[in-house]
Amino acid sequence: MVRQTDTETQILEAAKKIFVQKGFAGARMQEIANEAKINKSMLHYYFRSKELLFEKIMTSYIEMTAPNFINAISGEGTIIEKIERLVSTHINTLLKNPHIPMFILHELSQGRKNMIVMMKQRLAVNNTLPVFMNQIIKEQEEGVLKQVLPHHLMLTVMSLIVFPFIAKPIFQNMLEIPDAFYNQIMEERKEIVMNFLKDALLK
Amino acid sequence: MVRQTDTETQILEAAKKIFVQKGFAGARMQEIANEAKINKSMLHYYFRSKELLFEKIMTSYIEMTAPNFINAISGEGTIIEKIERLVSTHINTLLKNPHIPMFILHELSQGRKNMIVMMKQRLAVNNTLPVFMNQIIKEQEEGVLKQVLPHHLMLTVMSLIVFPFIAKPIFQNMLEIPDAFYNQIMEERKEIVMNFLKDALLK
DNA sequence: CATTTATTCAACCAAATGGTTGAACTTAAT
DNA sequence: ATTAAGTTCAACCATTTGGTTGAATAAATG
Repeated sequence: MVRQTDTETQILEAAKKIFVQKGFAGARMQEIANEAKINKSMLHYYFRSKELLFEKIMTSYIEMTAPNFINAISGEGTIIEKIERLVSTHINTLLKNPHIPMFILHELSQGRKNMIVMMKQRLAVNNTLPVFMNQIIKEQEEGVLKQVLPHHLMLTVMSLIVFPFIAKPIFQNMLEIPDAFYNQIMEERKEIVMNFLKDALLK
Repeated sequence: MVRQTDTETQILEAAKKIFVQKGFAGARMQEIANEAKINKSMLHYYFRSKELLFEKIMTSYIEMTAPNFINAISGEGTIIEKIERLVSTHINTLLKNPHIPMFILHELSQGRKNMIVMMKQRLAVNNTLPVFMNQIIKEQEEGVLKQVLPHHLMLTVMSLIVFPFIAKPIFQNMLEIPDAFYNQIMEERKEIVMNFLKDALLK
């Protein structure tokens, strides 16, 4: 009984797809079962309930994303170098999983407190965030960076990285951009965002 | 027979609240009825179906937001002045209706094509968007603005305005910001975003 | 006043949905 | 081979959900 069944991973893959596509409320257990090509009762056999299956998925996404942050903004380097890492690795991750931000943010805005708590814990490793914030303040005092409240800086950086993926359906239609081209724009964006940030942050 | 019933507006208010809070899939007709303090069959009497009621709400939000754009980016003024109007009026609107962006973007990412089409139509008045894009190019050629593809510029501006409202649940928890203070940050943001944008866009 | 029209509701209904059960079948260990 | 544990499924079940009906009441109109 070692093989950690194929079925289990099939279910998880199917559940990811459906949950991410439709959200918790919109997802149907039957649809997940169909997608996984198994019987509906299998879902309950492996994961007891919709809620628990959902949490497994959500958790796996949080655990997939959190290291990106931590690795990017902790360790060696100036703030700008760290932001550079963050922009580049995060956009890369999102290019592979463009629907995750909407999924996570939508569910969090439904008030899933336990998920928010989990995210906080994952990012709390090594005091990563406060250390980063302090480095911002230090570099501002040294005159490297312009004086902006650190949380505004964080908001700005994350906005530029994440929002284009969330707003893809509108932008793509408004600006009449073909599907393939949108990915290319996101690719370009790594550099554009960095140029923008350097102009706006560096003194 | 004139008074365009009180009940009707009560229902619409309730529906707004519940749909915005839970999304289409998560909203329950019974809950809307409770919120409106009327019987469930009233909902169907006035709006036939969940789908139609939902579309009414969605439409009203689109019609509430679109003029913001059009007024801001059309008419007199340089690109920077227009962006200034856009940032200021849009953040003001969102301060009053912080949940609308998540609502609209989530539903659009569920593939509600008719809604996307409607948005496009609303913004198509007077060729607003193409005219604005051309003005960007013109000012770039004149050497006022830095050379960035117009759609990147648009993406950037909208990201900075909208994302902080969408990501509020995470940020507020991550950065441990009390509720009242978050609104203040959004208020500050009008100026901060403009400073960012001027630094990054102007030559 | 009488008749039409609009408004409100309790009681229903059919379909969908999350979840359960129990039997059958595989696989692995004793 | 026998037992135990893991895996699969068809058939069910209770509840929820969007939606309907028909009767009762209120309002307006001729």
